[in-house]
Amino acid sequence: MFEYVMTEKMPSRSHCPINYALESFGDKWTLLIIRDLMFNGKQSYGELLTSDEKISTNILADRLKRLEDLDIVAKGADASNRTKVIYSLTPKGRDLLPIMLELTEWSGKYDAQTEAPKSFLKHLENDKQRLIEIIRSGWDAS
Amino acid sequence: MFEYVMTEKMPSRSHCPINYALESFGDKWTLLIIRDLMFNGKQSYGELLTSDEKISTNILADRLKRLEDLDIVAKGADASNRTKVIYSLTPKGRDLLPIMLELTEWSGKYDAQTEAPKSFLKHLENDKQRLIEIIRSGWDAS
DNA sequence: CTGTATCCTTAGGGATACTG
DNA sequence: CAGTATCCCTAAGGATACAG
Repeated sequence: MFEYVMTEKMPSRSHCPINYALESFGDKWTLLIIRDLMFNGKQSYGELLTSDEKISTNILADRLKRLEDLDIVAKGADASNRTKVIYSLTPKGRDLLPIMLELTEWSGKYDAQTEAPKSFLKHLENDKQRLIEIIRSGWDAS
Repeated sequence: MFEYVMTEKMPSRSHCPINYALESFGDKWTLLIIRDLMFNGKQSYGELLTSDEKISTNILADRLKRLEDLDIVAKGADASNRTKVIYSLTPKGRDLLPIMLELTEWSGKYDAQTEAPKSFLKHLENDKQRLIEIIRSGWDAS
C-alpha cells in the first residue's frame, strides 16, 4: 500500500501573502484553537475540546499537528506534572495577535450578536497599539 | 422535490467575534476575491476568474452571492456599458482593509516565498495607520 | 461576458469506540 | 488525560458543458 509521506509539502496555489495566511489557518477551526490559547487561558488538549463550537477529537488532533508543523504552536510538558501535555503559542503564533484584534474589531462593528463587550471594542479601537505592546511585554516577562 | 430556502440563515456555532469572522470569510476562496477587489483593481466576473489560484466558475458565483448577502460586496451596472456587471466593496468590505494588511504583514514576516516586496512590508510596518487613512480618504473622494 | 447546471471526486468533519 | 481509529456522510470544489 501507498504510504503518504508527511514531509511532502502541500503544493501552494500561489505566492501571494494573503494566500499563505489562508493556507496556514484558512479553515473553520484553526483560528478558534489559536483564540483559546491566546485569550482564554487554555493549555491542554482537554481544555481545547470544551469550547462552545464543539470541535471533535480527531479534528483537534489534526489541527494541533498542523500548527506544530507550521511552528505556530509548541507542544511541551508541564513542569509540575510530567504526564501532562501543554500547548502554547510560539513567537510566530503570538504574532497573530494583531490579526486577531482586527478580526474582533470588525466583527464587533458588524455583528449584532457578538459577545465581545462594546466597552472592550471601544478600548480596542482607541488603544490597539498600546494593547498589543502591553500583552507582548506580559509574554516577555513570563 | 425539496427547495432549499435561501433566506434561512446558517446556524452559527457561537457568538464569538472570531467565529463570526470565520463564518463570514473563513474559507479558502473568499478572501482572495476580496483581495482582488481591494488591491488588484478587478471589478468584473471575468477578471475575478483569472487569478493565479484559478477559482472555478461555480465557486466564484457562489462566493459573490454570499458576499452580497453579507453586504461585503455590492453588484452594480457599469455606467458606460449597460451590459457589464461591476462588483465593488461596500463600506463593510472596505473595513476589512486592516485585517488584510495584518495578514500581509504576518505572511511577509514568515513566508520566504511571499511575493510582497520587502520594501512594501517595511513601509507597512512603519506607516500602517497612515496607509489606512490614505486609502480610506481615496475611497471617500471617489 | 456573466453566469447556471451537472457530474463526479475528494476533503472535511461529526459520532463514537477504543487505547496507553 | 491525550489522543487514535473507524465509520459514514455531507459539503466543498474541480471540470466542463451550456445558456441568456
